[in-house]
Amino acid sequence: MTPPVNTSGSTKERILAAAEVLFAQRGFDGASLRQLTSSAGVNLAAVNYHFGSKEKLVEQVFRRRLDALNARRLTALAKIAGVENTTLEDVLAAYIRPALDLSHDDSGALFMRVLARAFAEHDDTLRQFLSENYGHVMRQFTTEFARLLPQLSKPELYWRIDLVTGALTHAMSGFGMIQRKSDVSEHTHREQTAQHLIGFAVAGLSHP
Amino acid sequence: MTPPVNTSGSTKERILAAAEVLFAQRGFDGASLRQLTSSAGVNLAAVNYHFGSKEKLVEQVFRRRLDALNARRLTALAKIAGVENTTLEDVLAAYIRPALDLSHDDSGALFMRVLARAFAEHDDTLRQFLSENYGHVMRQFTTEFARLLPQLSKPELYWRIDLVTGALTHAMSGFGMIQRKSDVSEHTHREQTAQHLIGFAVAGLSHP
DNA sequence: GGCCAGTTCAAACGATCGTTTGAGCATACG
DNA sequence: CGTATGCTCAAACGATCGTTTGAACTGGCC
Repeated sequence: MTPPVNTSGSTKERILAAAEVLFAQRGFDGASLRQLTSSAGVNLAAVNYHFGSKEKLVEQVFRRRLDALNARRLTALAKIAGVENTTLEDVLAAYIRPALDLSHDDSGALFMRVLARAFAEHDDTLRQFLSENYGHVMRQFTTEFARLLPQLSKPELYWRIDLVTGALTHAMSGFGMIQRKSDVSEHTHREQTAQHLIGFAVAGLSHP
Repeated sequence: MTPPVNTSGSTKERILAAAEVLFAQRGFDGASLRQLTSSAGVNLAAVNYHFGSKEKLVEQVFRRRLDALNARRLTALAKIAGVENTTLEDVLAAYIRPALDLSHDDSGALFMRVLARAFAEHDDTLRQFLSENYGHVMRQFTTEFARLLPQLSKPELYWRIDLVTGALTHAMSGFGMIQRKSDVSEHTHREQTAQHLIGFAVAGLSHP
């Protein structure tokens, strides 16, 4: 009967965990601080005390996941960038697999939906934040794509990367009709997703 | 100094037009009825009088555009479905071009963003409405894709269509970094978008 | 004119939002 | 012990939300 309450970790951590869940479920505006603090088992005023405002809480939710995600992406890319026998599949795997690994635990999977939602909401403040803090990641990957696809003009390459981004966002956020069957393990499903994504993206990027 | 006011058409039409703009700009929750009625130049109570509630207004905004869009998609598909020498490009064109034509006028382009936002918001009510009213359209296209791609298993085909959908939604809603240059006409830009989308989708759907 | 259905209007309603307040509690340090 | 610091709490603040109300206005019809 009592609302679900998370009782582990510090107040700040409980708020961040509950925020990730509720933002994914109801959006940034849709999730109220009263729902959030109630599900986190903390006082209403705790958000403003620890984070200053709801908007700064949103920023922290993003920062916590994206820092780890993009660090792993860049690490994976650094191992293969510029190497002679690197393939398109390798670069795409460096981009996709950290995101799918992140979605291994439940709250990480929810975060991918938060991220996709942020894209969809066209919030200029948030887009600027993403561009400022993580734009260099996309730029490094684009450079590597350009090296492996020298036959494509710059506009052509940008177009194709843009379309791949759409497919990735769509698949990773669980938008589509494809849902994990109950007889397929989470790990298997993730591996299938990665392979479909990479095969699809390679074809879309490199077609004549 | 006065807020922008639309003074043409009936009250209902003014509300629908203003709603499409504001929903695209600020989302369904973000756009308030006071902003909406003010920008439409009608009284605040007019929405509840003519539509019953804000939620029913949202439904009408969708219905008005989607009925026309999907009718044109099915008309285009009927001309080529089952025909022997029909290509994948033809089917994709029947799906994509009506959407791009719709986005010819400004409010139509805004509607594509409304649609993409609805997808992203994971609103179950809205998704059920879309599935109930327009699911048959996607089903007919899927049948035709299956005929033209007999080498693909059903799960494989569904995966690829899902990824194509993601790319289409992304491109048509203007999410991405690709923006129309000022020295490119609207018509030219739309044609380029269609060609990039179709080429990309053909490669993604039919790769070995 | 008198009446009536359709529409518009200003004003208010109750609910919910993010944020602030000030008292109360715990722990650590002199 | 006294007190300072970090944190939590219930309560309230003002603003804004979707919706409802009842009167005022509109045109056509007898």
